[in-house]
Amino acid sequence: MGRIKTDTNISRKEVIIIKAAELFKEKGFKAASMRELADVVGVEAASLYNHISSKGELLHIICFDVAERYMKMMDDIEAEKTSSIFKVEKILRFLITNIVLYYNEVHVSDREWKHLAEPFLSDYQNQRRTFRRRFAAIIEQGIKKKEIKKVDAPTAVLILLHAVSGIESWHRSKEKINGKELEESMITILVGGLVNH
Amino acid sequence: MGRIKTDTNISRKEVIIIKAAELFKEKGFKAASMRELADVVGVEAASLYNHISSKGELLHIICFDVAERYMKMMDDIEAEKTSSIFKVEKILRFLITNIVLYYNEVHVSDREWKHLAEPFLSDYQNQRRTFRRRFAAIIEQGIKKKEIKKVDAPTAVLILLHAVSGIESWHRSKEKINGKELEESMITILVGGLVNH
DNA sequence: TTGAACCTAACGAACGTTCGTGTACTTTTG
DNA sequence: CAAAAGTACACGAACGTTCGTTAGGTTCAA
Repeated sequence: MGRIKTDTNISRKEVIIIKAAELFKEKGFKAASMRELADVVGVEAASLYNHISSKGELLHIICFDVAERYMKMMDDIEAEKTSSIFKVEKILRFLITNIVLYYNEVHVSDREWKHLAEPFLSDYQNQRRTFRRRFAAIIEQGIKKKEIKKVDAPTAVLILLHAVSGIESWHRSKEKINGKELEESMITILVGGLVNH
Repeated sequence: MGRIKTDTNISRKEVIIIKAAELFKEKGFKAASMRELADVVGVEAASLYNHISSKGELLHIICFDVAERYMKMMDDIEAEKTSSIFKVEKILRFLITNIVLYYNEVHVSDREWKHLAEPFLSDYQNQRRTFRRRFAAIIEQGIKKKEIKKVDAPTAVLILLHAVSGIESWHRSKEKINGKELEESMITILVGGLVNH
C-alpha cells in the first residue's frame, strides 16, 4: 500500500494516533478495528505494529495527553490571584477552547476511558476525581466570599463539566455559530443563568 | 443453569432487557457479550434467543423506549398554558426524574445509540433532532416574551441537555445528596446562574 | 402430552496480534 | 568509492480467541 506520509514535524506514530482518535470517536474504541485504522492510515494492519505496541496503547496516549493538559491548566489557574468567579470563567473558557482544538481526543478520553487497561484505568479515574475536587474547591471559595450563589459545589462542577462537553454536538454543525460566539453564549448561560433579572 | 425468574408483572424478555441495559451501561454495547448477559440473567447464551431475536434488538428496545417517553413529555408540555421559563423548568425536572428512574436505560440510549442498525439509526437521530428543535422553540418564545435572556437557543438546549445528563456521575455516589436536593441544585444553577446578583 | 424454556455443540466471521520475509534507504567498513 | 551490514518500514499469512447466532435435542410445568 505504501508508506505513511510524514514530514519532519510529525512522526508516523503521531499520524497513527491522530487517525486513531478520529476513528475511536466515530465508532467507539471497541467497535473500531485495527484493520479499519490501517485502511485510514493507508497501510496493512500488521504494519501498524512497527510503530505502536497495541491498540490499547493508542487509547492510553490519547486519554493521558488530554488529562495532562487539564492538570497543567488547573495548576496555572489555582496560582492566579483573581476572584473565584473569574477563575470559574477561566476554567470554562479553557475547556471550551480545548474541545475546539482537540475535538476527537477530548471526545475519546471522555467516552472511552472505560476501556483503559489497569493500572492506567485507576490512574485516569484518580486524575479526573482530583480535577473535579480542585474545581469544586474554587467554587466553594467563591461561595464563602459571596461571589457565587449558595449551591452544592460538587453538583455545580458536574453540571459545568457536562454542559461544556455538549459542544461536541455543536461541532458537527460548525457553520451555524462560530467558536467565539459559542464561548460567550456558554459563559452567559452557565455563569449568568437563563432568567432575565 | 435454571429458568429465568419472573412473576406475572414482568415477562422473561423484560428481565433480559433490564439486565442488558445494566450490562451495556457498564461495559458499552460492543464490549458487552451475549455470554456475559446470559451469565447475569442466569442462563446459557443460546437460551436468550428463545426470547429475543438479536443483540441489536435489545439496544433498539432500550433506545426507543427512552425516546418515546421524551416525545410524550414534550407533547404534554407544549400543550400547557404557562410561561416559557416555567416550561423550561418543567422539562428539566422531567429529564432529571427520568434519569433517576431509568438510569441504565437513559445512559445507554445517550451513549450507545451509534450502534443501532439502519433504518433505526436514522429514525433515532431524527427523533432526537426534533426533540431539540421543539425545546429550542420554547426557549425562543421565552426570549421574545423577555422572560429569558437573549441567548442562542440551540446552544442553550445543548448545554441544558448535557448538563442534566451529568447526573450519571452523581448517581454513583448516592449517599452524598438525595434526588430532590439535586434537582433543586440543578434548577438553581441552570435557570438562575452561578453569579450572586 | 403438548409447548415453552432450556441445554450442549457447533458454525463462520471478525478480532488483535505475531511471524517470517521483502525492500529500500542509510551507515559502516575495507 | 563500492561492498557489506544495519535499520526502518511494509507485506501476506497465519495464530488463537472471542464473537453473535443456529441447529437439534432435552427438561419440565401445565
